[in-house]
Amino acid sequence: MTVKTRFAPSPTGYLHIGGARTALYCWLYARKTGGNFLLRIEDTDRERSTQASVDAILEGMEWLQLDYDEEPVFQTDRFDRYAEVIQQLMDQGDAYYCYCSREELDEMRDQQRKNKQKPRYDGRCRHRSEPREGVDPVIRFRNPTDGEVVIDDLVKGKIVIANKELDDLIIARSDGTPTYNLTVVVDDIDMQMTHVIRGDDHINNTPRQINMYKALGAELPKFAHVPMILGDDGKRLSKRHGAVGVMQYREEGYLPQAVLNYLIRLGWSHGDQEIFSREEMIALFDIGDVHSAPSTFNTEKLQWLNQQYIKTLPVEEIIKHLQWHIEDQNLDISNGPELADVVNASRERAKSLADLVASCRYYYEDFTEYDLNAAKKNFKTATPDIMQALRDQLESLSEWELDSIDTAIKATCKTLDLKLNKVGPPLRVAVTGSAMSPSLDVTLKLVGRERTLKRLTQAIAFNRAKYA
RNA sequence: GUCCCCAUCGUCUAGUGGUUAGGACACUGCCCUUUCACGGCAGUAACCGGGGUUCAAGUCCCCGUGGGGACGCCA
Repeated sequence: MTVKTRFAPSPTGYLHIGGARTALYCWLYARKTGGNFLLRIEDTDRERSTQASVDAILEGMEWLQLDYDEEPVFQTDRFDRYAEVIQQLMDQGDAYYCYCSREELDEMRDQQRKNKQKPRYDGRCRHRSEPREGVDPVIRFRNPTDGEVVIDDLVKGKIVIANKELDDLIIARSDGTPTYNLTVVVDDIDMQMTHVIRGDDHINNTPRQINMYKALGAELPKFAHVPMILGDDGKRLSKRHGAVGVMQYREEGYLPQAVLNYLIRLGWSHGDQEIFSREEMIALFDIGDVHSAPSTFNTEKLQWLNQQYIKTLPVEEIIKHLQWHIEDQNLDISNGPELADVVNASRERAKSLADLVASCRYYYEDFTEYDLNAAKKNFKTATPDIMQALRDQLESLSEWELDSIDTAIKATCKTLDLKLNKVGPPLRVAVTGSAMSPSLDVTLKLVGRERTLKRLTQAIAFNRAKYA
C-alpha cells in the first residue's frame, strides 16, 4: 500500500518550530517511501482560525521547501461530510445528545477534582430520552466503558489505555459544528492516511480516536507520536511559550537547510553524522528511529549548523537566500564588487546571513565613522605617515590584483622598517572602518582601487585631526 | 489530583548484557594567523536513586524520584 502522511496544523498562529519538525518527519517519511504527503488545515475552530495564519503556515512550508502532493485540504470545506458521519454515529447509537450546561459540567469537574479524581464527563445524558427545553444540545460519542485500547506506536511502542479512563467526548458543538477528534478521524479515513505522525501531546486523544475508527468500521492507520521540543527552561515549546515561528529564523539569518538539519537531528540520529543533505535525510530517515524522549532546543548548535551551511553551500544558493537580507538591511549592491566574490571572501566568518550582509556594507558604501574600539586600538600617532606611505605605494600600482596589493603592503613595511602587524591592522580599519575583514589583499581588491585610496586619504585626515 | 509518556556529559545524541561509555554543540588550553573567523590538536564533563534477574546491567524487570503531556462546546 502506498504510504500517505499529512501535516495537519490549526491556523491559529504561525508555523512554529515544533510544528515544523512534525511536518519534516511526515514529509521525510512520505518521500522516503515514495508515498504522498498532504497538508490539511484544521480550521474548525472558527473563533481562532485566521487567514493570516493560513498564509503564515503556507509561507513557512514553502521556505522550508516541504512540498505537498495535493492542494491543501480545509476542514471548513467538509462540514457536510462531518455532519453525515455524525448522523451515522447517531443512527448507530454510538452518539447521543447531551444537554448539560457549561455550569453543570464545571461543577461536575470541580467535584471530581475535589475527590482527587480525573475530571471527566460522567455520562449523565447517555440514557436521556427527553430533550431539555430551550437548550441546544451537543453531541457526544458513546465511548466503550469496558476493555482497553492498544496503540502500537511507531516511536513509543505499545501503549495501553483502559476505556474506563476515557469519557464521552463532544463531537459536535451546540451550534452543530464538528470538533477536532471527529474531524481528524473522518479526514484521515477519507484521505486514506496510512501513517498518522504528530506530536505526542495527542497521545491522549488517540485511544478515543481509535474507538471512533472502530465504530465507523474503518481500518486503523499506523500512529507515530513524536516527543515535544522543550525550551531552555525545560518547559514545552509552544506558541504561548517562547516557540518562535520558522519565519523568524529567516529574519535572523538562518538558512532553511540549517533549520531542517537541526530539526532532524533533534530526536533522531544516524551514527555520528551531523550534516545531512536533503537527499541523505530522505534516504536515511525512518520514523521508527525517532527518539522517544523530549529534547531541548539549543540555539547554539543551530548557529553552528547555519555556519557550516554558509561555508559550504554553492555560492548561488547563498545569494538566493541573501537577497531577502540585502533588502531587509537596505543595502544597495549596485555600486561595488560582484556579490559572489564578496560572499566567497566573507562566508567563513559569518554566523548568519544577516551578519554576512551587515559585515559587507563597506564594499558598497562609504563611511565617515570608524568602529570605536577598532580605531582606538589601531590608530596611533604614527598612523598618518604609515597610511600616506601605503597610499603612495598602492597608488603607483599598475594593476589592482591580489599579488600586487600584497607586494605593495609588504614593500611599505620594508620602507618604513615596520612589521606587518604595525601596518596591517590600521590599514584594515582605514579601509573597512572595522577591525575584522578578510585578508587585506582580498579586502582591498574587492573594495577597489579608487575607494581604497579615498579611504586612506580620509584616514590620514582623520588621524591628523585627532593627533594635531 | 488522576491517567499517559520519558530519563547517558550543560545541550543534541551513539550504545540493544561483557565498551578505557563514542561523536557533535558549547566551554578551556595550545597550534595556525596581518584582524576576525575558519581549520587542526588536546582537555574538562554523563549512565537520576534503590531493589531485583544474571557469571556479568547504561542496556532486562519492579519501586521511587525528577521532567513532560493530557484531563475544553481548542486543536
